[in-house]
Amino acid sequence: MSTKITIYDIAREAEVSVATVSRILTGSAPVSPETKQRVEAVLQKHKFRPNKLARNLSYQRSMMLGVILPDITNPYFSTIFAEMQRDALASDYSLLLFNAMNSLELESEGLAYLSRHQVDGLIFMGGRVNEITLSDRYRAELVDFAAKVPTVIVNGGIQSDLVSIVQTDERGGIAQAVDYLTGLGHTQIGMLGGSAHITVTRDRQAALRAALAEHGLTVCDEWLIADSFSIESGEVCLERLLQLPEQPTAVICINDLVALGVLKAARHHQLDVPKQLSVVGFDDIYLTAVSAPELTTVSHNYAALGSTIIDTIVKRINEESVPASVLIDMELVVRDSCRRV
Amino acid sequence: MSTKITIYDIAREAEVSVATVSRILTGSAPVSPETKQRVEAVLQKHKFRPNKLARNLSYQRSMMLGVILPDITNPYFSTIFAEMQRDALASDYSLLLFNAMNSLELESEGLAYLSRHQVDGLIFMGGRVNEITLSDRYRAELVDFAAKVPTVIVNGGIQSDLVSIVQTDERGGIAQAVDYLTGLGHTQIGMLGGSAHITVTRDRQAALRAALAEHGLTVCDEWLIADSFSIESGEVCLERLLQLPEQPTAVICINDLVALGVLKAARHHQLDVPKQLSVVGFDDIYLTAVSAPELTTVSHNYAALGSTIIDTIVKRINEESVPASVLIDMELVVRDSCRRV
DNA sequence: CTGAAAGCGCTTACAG
DNA sequence: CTGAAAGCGCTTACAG
Repeated sequence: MSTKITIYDIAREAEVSVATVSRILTGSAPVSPETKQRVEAVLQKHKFRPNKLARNLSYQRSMMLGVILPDITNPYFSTIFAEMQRDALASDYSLLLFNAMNSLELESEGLAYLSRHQVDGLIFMGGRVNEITLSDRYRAELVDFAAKVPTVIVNGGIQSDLVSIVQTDERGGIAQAVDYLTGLGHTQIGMLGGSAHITVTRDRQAALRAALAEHGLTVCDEWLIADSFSIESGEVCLERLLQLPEQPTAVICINDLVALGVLKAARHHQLDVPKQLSVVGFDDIYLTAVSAPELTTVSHNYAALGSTIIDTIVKRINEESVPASVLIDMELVVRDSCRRV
Repeated sequence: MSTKITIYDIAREAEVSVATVSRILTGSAPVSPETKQRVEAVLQKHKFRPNKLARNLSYQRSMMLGVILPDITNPYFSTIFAEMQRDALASDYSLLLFNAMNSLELESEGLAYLSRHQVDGLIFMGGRVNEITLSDRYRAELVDFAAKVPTVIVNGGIQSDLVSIVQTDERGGIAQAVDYLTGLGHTQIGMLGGSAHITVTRDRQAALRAALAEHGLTVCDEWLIADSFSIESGEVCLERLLQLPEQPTAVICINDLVALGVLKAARHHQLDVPKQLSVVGFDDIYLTAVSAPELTTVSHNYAALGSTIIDTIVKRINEESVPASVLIDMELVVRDSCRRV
């Protein structure tokens, strides 16, 4: 390979010390205009880029933020990742992604991996931080990590003064969906999807109850059908709903994938959405526009979410004070999957 | 923060030299069982993980592979990424992802970014490597990079003996689709989607011609409708197709997103798929099972693709010889979007 | 404003 | 088998 050129080569050629070259590279101290110009010419000539490994070793900072998430093929996570990367780069940080493939065990490997890489901060989404009954080992592992490295949890349920939490205002999002549905005359509203051991399920179901209560309504427990978070799961949930003697006129789904599954199963059963059933999704992944009918859903503000996460972690790294938790507003996006009753 | 513990602390506590600790960590040289045991106890006690920054600086290798791709929210790319990460980790490499947000200009920033990070290899997908008329600057930039760092291009059209190419056998995939459709009695087959300046469009259209020729058929040029690669684009293409005086009985789409858009527009026009039009997708992203009807599509072998990419780049880094290009078979997945005529 | 020197945390010839 | 020392490519007090 081409012989690597270092700051020493630059210094020799520009007839200065490496210290001077370094000062120009970092801008950390004044250098006379003449020598600066001379050195910069050499820098240009060789298209010199300082070795980040060496620089960061010296800084004792890696300038990397670790990201652990359960599934990068899930649009919800990949969209957040893309937003975060944009903002991280703007702050001179790199993102090191570890895709845990929906395995809590692999998350542990991810923590070790990021630890070896000396990440300056950790962003943790999904997986263990959403388990209602989390084993002590898994919990301790994360908290121990957070004791050493500034950590931000996204939409997670782990409480600890060692971590900051950035979350979307799901309660507010559900309330918007309920307001909209009741405005259309619905009084019988269920919630499909999710999993009994995942916090978001519990939280969103509670949010539904609360929102309905605001309208003097109650929810029928049978209409809260949990299973999982996938498209297939949406199909399963609708099947189960259709077994019941009485059915709601509208359902809010735990996420858009489930909603897509519900739409699919509805077609299968010749059940017309929205004529016979109104459906609301959650997340607003970019697929919602494909479905038939197009899905009305509650949208995260992905851009705000991403920038808040990066902002929070960077501040924590710089030991600036940050709130223990930040809430990002959601917004209802009305498309074609609901109608007036 | 907790004071960082280093190899020196371990050495002091175990009463050996840092060299010995290092030898145990790396297994690079024999150490007597007794001292080994003693040191390992200290290592365990502190859960010591060697600082990768320092280690790699010493190795003069970063053990990182850079990945540049146009859009991580696209399931095609995120699925490949996930597969690659699994194999990379197994080979002790880390993946550093740069999401170029569909911008050739940002790809340039990505190259600089990965260069600063001293990646040992580069995996480049989409974007400039698929531009039919690529500006000299963009091309040169990539080739210059490849001259310094082992580079693998995935499904790309750039020719250079400096890079290896790993690609799926798209020609074979299209041929399978055509065989299937002709087997169902179709003789009038079009291709929707893609963009005139992107190589895959040209290549897949050519593959369609060749496959049809095998069956003594020709393609009607009007039925090759390019626009772009998105869901919306699929809608546009079908609209355009429906304007024509004569229409094919089957279409192969440039990718699944386009196919999903075609299905959507077809519903809009009360055009029954597959009764009135058979539709085949390409890529087999995980969404194909959601659509109505479920999409028959040509599938990449993502696992094989991912492992071949990593295998190829690692071999190039180790200066083992690798073929200039490798072809991965595709496979037709039959679902419900086609029917006999 | 500038340079010589030490340090970041590891690894690996070189001796013994 | 083991240790002292140099080196990986930077940055930054410390002097001047």
